[in-house]
Amino acid sequence: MPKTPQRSTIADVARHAGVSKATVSRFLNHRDTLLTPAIAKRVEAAVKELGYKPSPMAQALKRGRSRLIGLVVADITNPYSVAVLSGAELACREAGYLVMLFNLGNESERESAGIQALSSYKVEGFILNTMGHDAGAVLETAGQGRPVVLVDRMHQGLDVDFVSLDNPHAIDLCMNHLISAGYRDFLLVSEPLGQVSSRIQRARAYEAFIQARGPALRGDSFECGPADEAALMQRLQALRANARGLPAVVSNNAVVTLRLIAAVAALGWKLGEDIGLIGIDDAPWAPFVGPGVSAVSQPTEQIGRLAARCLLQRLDGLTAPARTILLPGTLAARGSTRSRAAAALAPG
Amino acid sequence: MPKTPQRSTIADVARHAGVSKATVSRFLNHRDTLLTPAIAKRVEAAVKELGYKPSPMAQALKRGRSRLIGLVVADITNPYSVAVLSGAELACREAGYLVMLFNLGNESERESAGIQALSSYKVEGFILNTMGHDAGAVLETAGQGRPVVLVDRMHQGLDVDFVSLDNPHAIDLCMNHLISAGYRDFLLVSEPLGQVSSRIQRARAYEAFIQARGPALRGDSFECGPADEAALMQRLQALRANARGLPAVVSNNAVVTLRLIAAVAALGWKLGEDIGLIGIDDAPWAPFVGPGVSAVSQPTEQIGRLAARCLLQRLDGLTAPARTILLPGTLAARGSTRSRAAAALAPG
DNA sequence: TTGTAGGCGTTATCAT
DNA sequence: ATGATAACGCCTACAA
Repeated sequence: MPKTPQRSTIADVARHAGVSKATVSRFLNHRDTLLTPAIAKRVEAAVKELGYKPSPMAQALKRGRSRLIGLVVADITNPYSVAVLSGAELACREAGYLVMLFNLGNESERESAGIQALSSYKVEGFILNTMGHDAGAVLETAGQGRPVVLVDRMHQGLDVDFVSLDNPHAIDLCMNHLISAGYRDFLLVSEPLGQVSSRIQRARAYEAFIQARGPALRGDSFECGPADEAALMQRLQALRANARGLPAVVSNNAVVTLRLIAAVAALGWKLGEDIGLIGIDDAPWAPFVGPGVSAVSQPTEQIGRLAARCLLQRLDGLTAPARTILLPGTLAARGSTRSRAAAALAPG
Repeated sequence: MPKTPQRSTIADVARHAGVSKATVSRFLNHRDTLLTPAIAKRVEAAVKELGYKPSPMAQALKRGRSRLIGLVVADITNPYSVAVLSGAELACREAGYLVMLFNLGNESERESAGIQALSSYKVEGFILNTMGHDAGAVLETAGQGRPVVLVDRMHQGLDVDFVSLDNPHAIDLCMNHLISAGYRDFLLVSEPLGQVSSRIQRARAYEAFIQARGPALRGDSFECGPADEAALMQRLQALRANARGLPAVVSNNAVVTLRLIAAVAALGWKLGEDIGLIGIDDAPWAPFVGPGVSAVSQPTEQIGRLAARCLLQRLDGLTAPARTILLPGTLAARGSTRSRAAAALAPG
């Protein structure tokens, strides 16, 4: 049984090299400070020989900074969160930071707990994709004035960097596509809007679009929770019954898209034939469900990378006013919105 | 602009309560040690008033333990990893631990870096779902004798707790189902086996099954990397050309299943009609792709929970010999393996 | 029962 | 250019 090989400390290195701890520390941190070459060599050798690695915790304690970035995601189960996470993680890693993850599991009450936990580990900044429960208040107290960047979800009264899909543009992409495919009757299905800014923005953009086109378009909306399958099916039936041609459903995100796909299947309908469907959030399986599910795809990794980059800039001392970075989505038109609506309507 | 409200320290509390730091510390950690009620009250009040929260980093530095669990996942992009992660995270949280995540992004070289990074933050234990590059060696050195539990992937010479799907059973589930649906010609498609024990085990179980049934069955295998679409399509065509009826493909995991679905689509084939398909790993979209994709579903959250539980027991001092926990998968038979093979073969 | 003091592993401020 | 030394926030002998 190998004795637990105690990690060597800076003191060990100092002893081994016959210098003081301070010298070792300087060699490590302030390479610029000129050390006598001979000493430098000795220290370097000792470091290598002992396999010395500084203790991040001790450094954090001393410096008040930890080389840690705190990332709070609303729901790690949502592929969107994961994609953002991996983008952010990569960017942080490249800059020498480690990401500490806190998953809310969609429980907004845990939001402040998450921020506080992360904060207590002295994370140097926060990337937040949260529920909007009370992040603002908590950050005032626990944030310690550390930089914050919001992803996908904005919070009122929190004047910080914000990175997100350009939601109105994404909705326009959906709607213009649907209209040019001949659809005239719509239903927007969202998860319960709550305080979630992205959901709200999409709903607003949708309503604005419908309004702007006058009575030629009919647009309704529905908030669909995880247990609302029955209600959802009823809404879909009503939509189809009252439509003047083939109606289309617009889905607020991938989770809802899947619910819609299930509902349509349960009704025995076929996508693109009995109903149109397009969603925000593309997914790797989308091309293969039915005739292919149309979607507006988000540049998720890029969102994550940019969020991290914003944060890193702040950590580098950038003091510019809060920035808002909106990234365009891209349309992937597939069979679920093929131009049958036009045919069905085919006027004289 | 609110002054950054410095977190209050134990010294602040002591001063506020008019006692020594030691007393505060005792009040916090050793509630059993009898304190004069009057003093206890004063300390309690001070703690509350100042909103004092101990600094986990300082505690970790002093105690050598951090209330942190290190979790290394091979690829956070794989839903399997996420599911395990969320199960483990929940169990850890309930026990008062925070999970620190390290994502390898499928780069096995980063495995040791991950373990070391986590270790330097003094995580109290490791949950590893890694590539099998050199985790063993690294743990000897960096693991500091802290408990480890392996998930899904075993490592030679690492005698620790192991939680996983029962792979042979899962393969038997697949194969028996296929056979009773009339299939006789098979292809197993895996990601490159490498050192990954689960992939290897599944491949072995598959081969064993084929062998055991004698020449009535024909079974081939193929290792398919991310860029092997063309080769994959060729293999599928060869499979179909040489088969005596409808052949079936068995997919090693969800990632491969998606690749197979794409290949089948590119060939213009229909699942369950031109080829059978069943995969290990179920997915929420599986019922809606083509006629539904058959799968053996893993109890992923449970795997994560159990892994965490094993670890927590070890942290509680359990010294039992290394355990192996194998969980059964469950078959979800769908259209992609419907019993057409039998019909096609229909002998006299 | 409570306080004093030392140290966990670093870094930074002084001297030297 | 280098070396003592004092923190960082906390815990724990040991002393009182």
